[in-house]
Amino acid sequence: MITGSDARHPLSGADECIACHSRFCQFQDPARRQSRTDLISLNRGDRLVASAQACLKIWTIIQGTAAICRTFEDGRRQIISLETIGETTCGLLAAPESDTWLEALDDCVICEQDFSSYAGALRENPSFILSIFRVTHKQLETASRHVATLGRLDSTERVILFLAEMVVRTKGRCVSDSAVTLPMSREDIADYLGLNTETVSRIMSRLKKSGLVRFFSPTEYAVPDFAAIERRLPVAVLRRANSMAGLAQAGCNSIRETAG
Amino acid sequence: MITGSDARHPLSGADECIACHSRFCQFQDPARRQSRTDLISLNRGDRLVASAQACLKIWTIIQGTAAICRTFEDGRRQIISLETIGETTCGLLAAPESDTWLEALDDCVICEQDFSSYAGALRENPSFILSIFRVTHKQLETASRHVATLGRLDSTERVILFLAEMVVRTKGRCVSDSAVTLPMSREDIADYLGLNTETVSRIMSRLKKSGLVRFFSPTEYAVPDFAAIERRLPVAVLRRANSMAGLAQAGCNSIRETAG
DNA sequence: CGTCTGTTTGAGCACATTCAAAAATTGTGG
DNA sequence: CCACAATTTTTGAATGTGCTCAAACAGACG
Repeated sequence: MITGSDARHPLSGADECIACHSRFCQFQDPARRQSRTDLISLNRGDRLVASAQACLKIWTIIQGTAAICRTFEDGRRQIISLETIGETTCGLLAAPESDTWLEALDDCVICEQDFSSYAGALRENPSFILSIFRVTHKQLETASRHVATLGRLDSTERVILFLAEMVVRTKGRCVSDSAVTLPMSREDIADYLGLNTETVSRIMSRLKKSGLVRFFSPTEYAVPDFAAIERRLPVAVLRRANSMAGLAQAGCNSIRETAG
Repeated sequence: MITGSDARHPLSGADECIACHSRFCQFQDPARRQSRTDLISLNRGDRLVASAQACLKIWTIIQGTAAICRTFEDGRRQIISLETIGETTCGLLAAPESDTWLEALDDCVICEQDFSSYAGALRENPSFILSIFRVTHKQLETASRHVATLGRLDSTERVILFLAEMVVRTKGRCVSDSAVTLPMSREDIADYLGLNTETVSRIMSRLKKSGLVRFFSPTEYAVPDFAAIERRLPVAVLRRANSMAGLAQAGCNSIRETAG
């Protein structure tokens, strides 16, 4: 059970969730009872399908790491975004027949809030709509960056960026010496970065030899010198993460701020 | 002047726009006067910066083709999405310091609706928020697909997909014999597809030789057999486009439908 | 201890890029 | 309307990156 009060979470500021007693997953819901709420346990590989019916289901990750996935008809898989503890998503990427789903990359606990029965009333509720707007908007910002990453960074830059972002994501900020645990396989990383498994592995071996990254096991690593990592990238990872957090917290302008 | 009444446009159903007399750019605005509206002419290469201040500016393309662009610090450029006549976007991709902007790929006319002065009131207006939600949601769906395209399709597939989508985009549906005009240079196409100029040109030459695509000039082409094109791709372009249109028109579920 | 799964490493190949130059197109001024 | 300049597109040759196929290695689990 998570009881923290992460003020940067876009949906924070409410009571405890009635299912998981977390403040992470209390979706903006003034009446506090306009949703059916459940806890869902997923094993690695399990999926939640983002169908038209799921559009009004809000999923918040309570434990573990999940991914929004997409496939082509021949089975090629691409991970669109990673969702970790405290992050919120929903069935929004949901053209009826699109091959999109939420997949657990390791064992997950997810809080599902189903607003379907209250759709009519919620359409008239500005703070509810503002909340799903903010979820969607953050996903758009993330997806937009990922487009640029896949379109314009080479394989080494993608892997370095990934490792750097996982440091920032787990620490909240850069702490150079303590270890980060990767919650996903090399294949998942490859599917996220638009590479293949062997390439990811090869690049990580090279980074290890170069000393830029220290690996304790295939899934545990540390970054001795974060600035050195950033010098290898054409983006300032840390600054960008802070601006995202600030954006979620204060709202970058008036429309994004949560009503009272 | 555009006077058509394209029911599939997400913001349709309103009066004529007071600036351009189009029904395309009438953003959901029940009071009808809560925005300052202007027509903006852009020459090829001109930019509208998507800053924090621009978040409440809604841009609808009246003429021409524009792109949402992003750059890295070393100048590498990636086009995130293309916006053509009737499509709506805004400064939403707008972390304060992010290098994101809207750029005219050819000469454009854009209708700008500035809601900044009415932000307070509009936050309480569910149908306004629902409208910006729908704009953002559609952009998310598009960006998500583009991630999969860049991550998992090879260069030939990307170019074929691009040409096929430009057919669908300009026709509304597939009409095999009449010509499509590309509104952008090879470099722009390359920046959109995460390739380089020469590669795009080479692939198009190969497609021309193979007979899959008929080029009348560098910017004019036709697709003699759309089904043959689709057989080269792991996605059904036409079906997907129809589902997008349906999604925008009817709403894929209750929350997406526009309030009366 | 053996099996299964996931990771690493190697060799060879294909694809996309880089650098360079030619060809085609567009725009301008006479 | 033509000639010339500037830009864009196309083509070529060589290089390098990332992929495929294959095998070895490591760790988890029965």
